[in-house]
Amino acid sequence: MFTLSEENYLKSIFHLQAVSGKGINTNSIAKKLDTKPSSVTDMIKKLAEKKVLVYKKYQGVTLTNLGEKAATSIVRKHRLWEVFLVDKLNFSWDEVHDVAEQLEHIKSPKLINELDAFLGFPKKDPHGDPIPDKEGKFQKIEKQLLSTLEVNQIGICVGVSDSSSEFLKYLDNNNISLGKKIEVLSKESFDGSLTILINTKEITISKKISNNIYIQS
Amino acid sequence: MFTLSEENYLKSIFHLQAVSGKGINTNSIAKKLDTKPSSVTDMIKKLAEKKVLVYKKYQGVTLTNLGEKAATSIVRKHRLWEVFLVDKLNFSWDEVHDVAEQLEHIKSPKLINELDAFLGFPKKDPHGDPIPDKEGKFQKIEKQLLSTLEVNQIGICVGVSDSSSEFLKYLDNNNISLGKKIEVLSKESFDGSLTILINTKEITISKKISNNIYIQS
DNA sequence: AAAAATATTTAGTCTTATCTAAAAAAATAT
DNA sequence: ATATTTTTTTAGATAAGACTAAATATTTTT
Repeated sequence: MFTLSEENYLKSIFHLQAVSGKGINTNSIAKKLDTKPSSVTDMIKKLAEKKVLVYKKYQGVTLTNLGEKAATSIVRKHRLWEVFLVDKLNFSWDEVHDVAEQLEHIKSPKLINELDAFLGFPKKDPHGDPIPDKEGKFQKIEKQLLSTLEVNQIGICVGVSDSSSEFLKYLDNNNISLGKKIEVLSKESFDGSLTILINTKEITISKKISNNIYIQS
Repeated sequence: MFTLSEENYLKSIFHLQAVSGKGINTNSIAKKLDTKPSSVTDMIKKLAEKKVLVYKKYQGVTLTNLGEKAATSIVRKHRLWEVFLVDKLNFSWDEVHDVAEQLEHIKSPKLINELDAFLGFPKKDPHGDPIPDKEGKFQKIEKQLLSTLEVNQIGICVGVSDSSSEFLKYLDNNNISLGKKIEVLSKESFDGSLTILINTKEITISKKISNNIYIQS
């Protein structure tokens, strides 16, 4: 069993690994967890002793199978709770993250499996991310960043890479949500901003925004 | 805001106070929390500084209004989660306690109020205990211990004073549950054991059992 | 390939919540 | 009213997880 702190490290390393594919360095973990590199080194040693990751001085870490399994279980819990909050308790997608961060640490296999059944075995959370099943399996969703689309191309919004309340509220205000069709009308080469067509309306979004929206084309 | 440990102290003191009515001493808190009296003294000082209880050396503690409010909020969360587990997730009444002990510490006013509504504003938890409302108000349920009934008296089971899985399974095995009619057929003066009629069946229960069952007569 | 910059680790400190052992106070018994 | 027992508190130690500051590796630049 893992402490709350250990679970947060596992989850962060898991997410970093999913993006970069390679060994994860101390600094990036520290940034993700809003902590100091020296604290990360301490915890990494502890987790290495518990066999959930492999650590060699100055070379970052990689999760073992055991570590990936543990991390996946936390992600499963997080995303199932998010579905619960939105589907059953009237939360909006920008309100769920902080509460799910707490709920994901509740320890009870029965609880999470019953919750899964109660929700109808959902495959995706409110932000479009896949929910691992009981065995930890989940489909990697085909997706690309909106910022990679060319002018005149069309995509369907299928996810976001930033789940902060601030960003999600911006999307709400601009009527961008999962399943919406987005057409790139023009692209400003100077700053990478896009003018897009959504709901028959034209809006211009910055590169920072288009870098946090996933689409399927 | 309180730490997990502080919340557990508040809850324990609240429960002890509800039974005894008077100032709660160090030893009884230590016993309830399965910790040492010296640890209790430390924590008590901290909680006194936070104004949730009044403490005078060697004289035990009493919760302030602030402390009672905080404790009631934790009890509300605990009991609502128990209802959720039983009503929605197919938990039996002997399985809910440990999970609710974890869930009661989740911090989100919206979560608990929406959960309350989702469950239909229940008034009692699966063990017959009253659920405080948003404002912390709840009816004290009229009840007495089964052990106080005389021969030939009849009562309805309305609660239990021990929520351990072990005790609740014993009740299940003997078909004792909330709402059941219980008639005292005879009482053994030597050890206080009772022979009772329940579901047209006669069974004999020890004093320890009848001391943990609440009835309404 | 040396210098500079960046990343990582070590050493030592702090806080929270716990513990043991010993001291002090209060309650009980003789 | 004194002795004994019980309860409570104090003092000092420990473990987890974080921090700062300094030391050491590694990487990048020139």
